[in-house]
Amino acid sequence: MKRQKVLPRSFYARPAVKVARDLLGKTIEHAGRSGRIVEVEAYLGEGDEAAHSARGITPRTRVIFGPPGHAYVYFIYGMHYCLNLVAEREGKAGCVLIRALEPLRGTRMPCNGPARLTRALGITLEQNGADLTRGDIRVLENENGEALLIRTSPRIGISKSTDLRLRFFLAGNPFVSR
DNA sequence: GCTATGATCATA
DNA sequence: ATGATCATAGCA
Repeated sequence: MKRQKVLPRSFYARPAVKVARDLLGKTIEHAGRSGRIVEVEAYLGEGDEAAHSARGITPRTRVIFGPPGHAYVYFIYGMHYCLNLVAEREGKAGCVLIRALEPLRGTRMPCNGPARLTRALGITLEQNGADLTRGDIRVLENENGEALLIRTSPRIGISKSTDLRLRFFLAGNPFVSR
């Protein structure tokens, strides 16, 4: 089996929407567990009221404005962790929420939902700010160059900027959430 | 300091 | 439709 390459920082140093679409089909792994990305959402800087970064740099959003290729993990509803991958150049906000994985190795826990996949992969606030090119979370290139059929929709669970179609998922994939 | 809220999920 | 449960942010 051919060894998959870790995505370079240049992959992330692009507009969040492009990074989001291109992340579909990639493999993410942590703590010996891995899954294939089948559903993501892009969160932008300016003009995206639904994004945590909408009101500028705070202690929590600091990493979103930092260099690309790092993990932004946040804690929500008193019990859930969600994983984002930081995009855009340093100083500009933009990230991609990982919403669903197709489990590959190390877990049979459900990965269809942003909080479910962090639980399945063992990701917590401890991984916030982790470097995706060096640290214990790794994102790997596709093994083959298969064409992916990508579907688009509004994002889930937000109340602002609902007109933006920034959710991307693999058409017909059974591991997409909902 | 205090309070409101939430990029969710399980249960009913 | 509702409850769980607490970090974060905004305000006093």
